[in-house]
Amino acid sequence: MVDVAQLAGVSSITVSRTLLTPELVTPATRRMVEKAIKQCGYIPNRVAGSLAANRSRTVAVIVPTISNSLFADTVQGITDLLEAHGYHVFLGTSNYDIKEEESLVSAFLERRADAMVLTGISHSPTTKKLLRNAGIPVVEMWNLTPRPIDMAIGFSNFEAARKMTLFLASRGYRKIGFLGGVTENNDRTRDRERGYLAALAELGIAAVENRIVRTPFDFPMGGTAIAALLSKSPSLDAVFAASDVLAIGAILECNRRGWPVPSKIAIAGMDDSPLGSQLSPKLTTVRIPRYGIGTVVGEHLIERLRGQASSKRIVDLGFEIVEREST
Amino acid sequence: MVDVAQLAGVSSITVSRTLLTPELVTPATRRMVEKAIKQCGYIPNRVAGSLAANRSRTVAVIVPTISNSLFADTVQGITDLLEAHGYHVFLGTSNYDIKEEESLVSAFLERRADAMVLTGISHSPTTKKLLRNAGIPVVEMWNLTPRPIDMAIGFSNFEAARKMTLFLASRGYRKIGFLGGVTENNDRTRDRERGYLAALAELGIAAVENRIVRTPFDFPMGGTAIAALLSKSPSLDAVFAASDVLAIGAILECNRRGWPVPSKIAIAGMDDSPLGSQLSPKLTTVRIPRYGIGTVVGEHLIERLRGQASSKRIVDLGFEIVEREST
DNA sequence: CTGAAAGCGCTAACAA
DNA sequence: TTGTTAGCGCTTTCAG
Repeated sequence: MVDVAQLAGVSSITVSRTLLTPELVTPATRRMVEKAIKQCGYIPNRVAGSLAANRSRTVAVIVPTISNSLFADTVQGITDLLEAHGYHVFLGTSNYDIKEEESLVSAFLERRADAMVLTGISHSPTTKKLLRNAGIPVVEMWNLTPRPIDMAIGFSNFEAARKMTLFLASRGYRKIGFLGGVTENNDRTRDRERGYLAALAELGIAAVENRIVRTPFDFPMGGTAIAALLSKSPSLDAVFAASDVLAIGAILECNRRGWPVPSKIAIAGMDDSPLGSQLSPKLTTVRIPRYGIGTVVGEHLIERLRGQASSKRIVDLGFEIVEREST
Repeated sequence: MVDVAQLAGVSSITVSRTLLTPELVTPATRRMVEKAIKQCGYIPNRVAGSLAANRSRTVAVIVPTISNSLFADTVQGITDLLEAHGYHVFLGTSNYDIKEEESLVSAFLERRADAMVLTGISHSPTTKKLLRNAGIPVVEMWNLTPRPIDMAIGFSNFEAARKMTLFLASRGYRKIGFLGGVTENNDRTRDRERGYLAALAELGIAAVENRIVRTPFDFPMGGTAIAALLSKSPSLDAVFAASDVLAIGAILECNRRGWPVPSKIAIAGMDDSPLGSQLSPKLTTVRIPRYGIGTVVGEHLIERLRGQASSKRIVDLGFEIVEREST
């Protein structure tokens, strides 16, 4: 920067200003500086800048995994928005492990991320403490809670599952099975199961443990699980899968076995995977703003990082039941 | 750090050493320092460390998009490997635009990433120049080239497409259509199309323009495209799709229309999407080490960042034809 | 094995 | 509008 300044015949702070706040520099000087920058092939050192300004223009995003189009879409939304504002994203994957999440949080705090985005609302006590003390904006996304660390942006997984179960009942289904996920340390999956159970209770239908199967989210498991469910409970008339991955795997398995969907068994999913509308039969599901969660998270973060008090601590982006052919 | 040092009764450099090179500190002093760190709730400032050491322990990864399980799996592989070695990942998405890629490269160079990972081998001249001058390890992944900027790690998209086309011919198909992607600034897609054409030439089959359709990669486009292809060229006996997304969309469309696959039309894909093995009929495809590309990229980077001269500049991870039911 | 001194390359705060 | 001064919080280098 000193070299550039000398070449342009100004002081180094003027170089700094033409880079950060060009509107504070006379157009003429600005042009000289810009010319000098090009001539030197000068690449500013933002780590020095971050140290001096105590601001890294960096946001850390921690998701359980990126090999899952749900979170991938959201991460895309966050990066699209933040990059447009000069921020860059540190990506970390916790592998659904709150201890891994905790060590990522530490690492990103050490790197002085200006803000942090976590997935879900269950975190280790240390994670919460670190984040509350950090004094930076924190977003918990993909679920809601009345007491976020700082902000919560997403939708109610509980309500979404509850509404879908009620929707199935409204279509006449009574023996409704549940294809759930692994609930340990996964509040989204846990709340979806709770929503299903709450709906059954409202409907006066007794919950039956052998109408429930829990399994990791992947296509083959959807197939295995529906076969298991129907062999345990042959009289089931519908199955609500807590994720489209499972629902699609289940439909494909039914197709292979020649079980007609929905006449033998109705199947509904959740997340609105792009594939669901292409299948035969087309999948009934819950639409969720996967990409939109990312952009809204980004917007709120930018607002907060600009020093504006955020309008809301809890942002409910909602969901929508999409009825198609599989129910 | 000074506070921690005072509390432990040592100088601050000793605190630094117990953090970075604990083996150079007597166990007794080390324990005192560690106790003091806990007591203070001290969070080291790695941006100061990066500035002083001229090393950020940060790697930038630029992919066209993360909303695509191919690159998402690779990014997962890279982060898994790098996080295990104390490195963290800056993620950028270029949206298949070499100008966006260029500005991300600049930005990450300003942030002093210790290494850079790009997708593919076509980049702007400025991108190449910046990277060559940067003096950091650079990986171009997902394709091969005899003249990488620094390292190329992936497989030959050309050979993969060529071999699949030859494979289809070996199964007796002669009128082979091609469902390709958008080739502009996308060397992977372009090389897949070149591989298809090269195979036809070897087979002595004339390439026919109306046996080719190019379209963005998504499920619905696969369906649209196969319908278009078969209406333009009703006598086609096979279609090679340059990506499983397209192939799956095509199979689902055939299923909807009641066109039997492969007896009316054979369909082969590429990338080995997890869904391909669940469909009816199961998809013939080219298996590619999506996650493995990421871990190998990570391994080579770590090696280089440790100062070892990397064993190889070009790493061919290969591919494998997987014959299933759709051909 | 531990410490003192110097400085990494910027920007904040204040002054002109 | 531009410049001066003083650090930001570490690690390097060299010394003991």
